[in-house]
Amino acid sequence: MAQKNLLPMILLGLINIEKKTGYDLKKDFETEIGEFWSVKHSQIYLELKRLEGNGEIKSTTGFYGNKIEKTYYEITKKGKERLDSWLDSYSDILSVNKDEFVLKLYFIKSRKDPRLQDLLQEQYRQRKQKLEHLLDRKELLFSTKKERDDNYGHYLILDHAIRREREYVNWLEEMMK
Amino acid sequence: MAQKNLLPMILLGLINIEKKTGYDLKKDFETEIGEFWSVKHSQIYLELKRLEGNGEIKSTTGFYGNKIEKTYYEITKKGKERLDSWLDSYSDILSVNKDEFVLKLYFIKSRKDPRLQDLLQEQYRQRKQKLEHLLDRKELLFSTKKERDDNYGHYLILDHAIRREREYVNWLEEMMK
DNA sequence: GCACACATGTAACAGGTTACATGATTTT
DNA sequence: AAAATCATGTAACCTGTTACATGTGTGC
Repeated sequence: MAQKNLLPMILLGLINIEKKTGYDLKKDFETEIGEFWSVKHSQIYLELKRLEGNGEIKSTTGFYGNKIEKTYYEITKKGKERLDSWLDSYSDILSVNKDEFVLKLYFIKSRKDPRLQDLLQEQYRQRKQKLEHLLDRKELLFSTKKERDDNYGHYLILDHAIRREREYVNWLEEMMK
Repeated sequence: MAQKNLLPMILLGLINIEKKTGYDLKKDFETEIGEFWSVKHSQIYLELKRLEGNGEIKSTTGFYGNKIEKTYYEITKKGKERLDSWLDSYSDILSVNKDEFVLKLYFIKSRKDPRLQDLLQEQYRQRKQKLEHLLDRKELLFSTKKERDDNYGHYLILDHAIRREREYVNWLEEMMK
């Protein structure tokens, strides 16, 4: 699905912050980055093997603090170059936003269709809930100025997501009137 | 990639409006529906074969007006049932919005990073252009009340896209200040 | 003792993109 | 005559999802 393969960049970007295991990366996708990107653990492990094969990351396996055996990955010079060259590039191409509700709306031609109100109610519930969740996250992560400054990019993204979701909710509210 | 297979629904929905050829459907994706969904012609033809195999559409091949041989598809009772049952369902699950610019922002921790301004400028240019395009479409397709009422769903979608894009542009503008 | 989180993988399959292929008709 | 558009398909490949698979550590 995504036409552009960005997973390698995400993994390099995350590993660049500090060395990580596949499981650490999986966790990142469940919390932080999960707000705007998703991937399954199976795909992470596959991609890590590929990146290591390319020499863009290197691994060290061992028992750290005599617990379970883990494999830590750290970024190499080559990997850092690839990451930087991506961050420097302007090649972004706008992709379409695939939204199932919007799709249904398209096929409901009439504003009197009885299905419209039900769909709207449900979508409103879901979107409102999502907005609440995002606001909670913002409160949790960025309640102080220091927190915002320390992770400016992440703050901006969360702010963006909140604005987008709020606009979505407004749009739905107008439709429901 | 979409985790949910919605292409069959789109094709059924489009064919339900009127009988169409694969090429007609391809054209739909380039104009109307292309604003919020994309697919390649190879995929369309494959999916049409599958839908016909399922008995959800049926085809008639022939020379219409002694030109090129075309294959027209029309929806069957079974296909219409599947379409309706999808339109009636509330199973929408919110998927994450994968946006490359947002991803880069995440990895640029500092607001002083020199790459930030360049990326911003470029993204602003692209988004502004997209917004202009959407406004043109609205003007072209829905300048009269009748046009809006005749295709209410489509109008709502375009309105939504414009709001979303406007919010994106506002967000970028605030960042650039 | 049991459930849950930690930790890492493989295999089968489905969906989507890119490239390959071909040929007719219409427009410049 | 050449180029663009109409019209339909196949094949190779890649990404991502789902399911299968296994084993350890920790908290109740």
